[in-house]
Amino acid sequence: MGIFSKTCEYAIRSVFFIAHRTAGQSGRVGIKEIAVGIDSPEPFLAKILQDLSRRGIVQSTKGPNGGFYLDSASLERPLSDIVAAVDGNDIFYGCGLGLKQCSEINPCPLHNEFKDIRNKIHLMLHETKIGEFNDELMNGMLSLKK
Amino acid sequence: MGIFSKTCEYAIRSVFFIAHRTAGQSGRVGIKEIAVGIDSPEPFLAKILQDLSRRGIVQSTKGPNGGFYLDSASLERPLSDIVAAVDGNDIFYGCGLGLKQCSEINPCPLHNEFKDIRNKIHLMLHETKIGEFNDELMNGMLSLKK
DNA sequence: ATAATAAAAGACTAAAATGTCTTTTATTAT
DNA sequence: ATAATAAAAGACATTTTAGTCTTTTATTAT
Repeated sequence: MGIFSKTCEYAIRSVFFIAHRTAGQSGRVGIKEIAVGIDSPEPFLAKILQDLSRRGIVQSTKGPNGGFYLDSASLERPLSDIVAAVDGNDIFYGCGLGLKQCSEINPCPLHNEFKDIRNKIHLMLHETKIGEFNDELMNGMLSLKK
Repeated sequence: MGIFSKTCEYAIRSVFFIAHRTAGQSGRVGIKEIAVGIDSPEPFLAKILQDLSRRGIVQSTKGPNGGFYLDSASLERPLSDIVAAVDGNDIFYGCGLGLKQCSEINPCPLHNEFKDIRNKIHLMLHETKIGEFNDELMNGMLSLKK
């Protein structure tokens, strides 16, 4: 188990893929090409992208020349929007030891330590924009494949 | 899903509990009392503690007056030993996007960002010792309950 | 209008994580 | 030695996550 669920890992990788494949050109990219591009099971990814599409994180159109794309607003969104949509906010606000009542006035032993780490994760995901890696992905300096 | 698995959350909380309940007094504490003390399902916790016992992270004896305890060496061990035993090393070394081949020479888009976060988690868990919170747990300043 | 295309939707299966129950084994006090 | 105690072991059950398959709906080109 990593920091994110498998679903969330696929979600982030696919959104990065769609971003760099469609940025500027106002084109679309199909589920098959995305699945190959990020080494993911196609039907599972389809479900994930349907969900992201419903939530407005990615855009899509059906039919010939259809596929997934990102409008300019979506390219500016922070990664934390994807994580929150897929895995929820626990990673940003939840107690590291799973205690519902953990808080400043009723802290678990690792409360402050985890607060620090969660804040760093939140900050990082909030500062990173979906479209930020397009250039490096386009020229092959970054990888989205297993 | 938090940073750790449920199993790992219970493991850490139970070890903290055993630590502060048995430190010094050379006593033992039974599974029932531990389960109540950390709000966990008793049979599930039993399995977890059997595993930690096999691995030498906690000590135990059977029979009357038996139970779980920690020797002085165990009290000095870092929390990272528990996490590594239960959840493995992925949280310390794995790629945030789930890519097996992700590395310095073949990085994912978030490689450096995650390296930073993983290092902080590792450092925190390595610097924190199992027996470190005994006093505060004993006088009720810290909580292990939901 | 029609046929082809591609995502949407939803039912289904598989695997892993979480949780429960029963039996066995080791220890201790009598 | 025996009975009582408490963890160890292992078989089960449930829930959640991950993954698959089939049918429907929307779009486009002809």
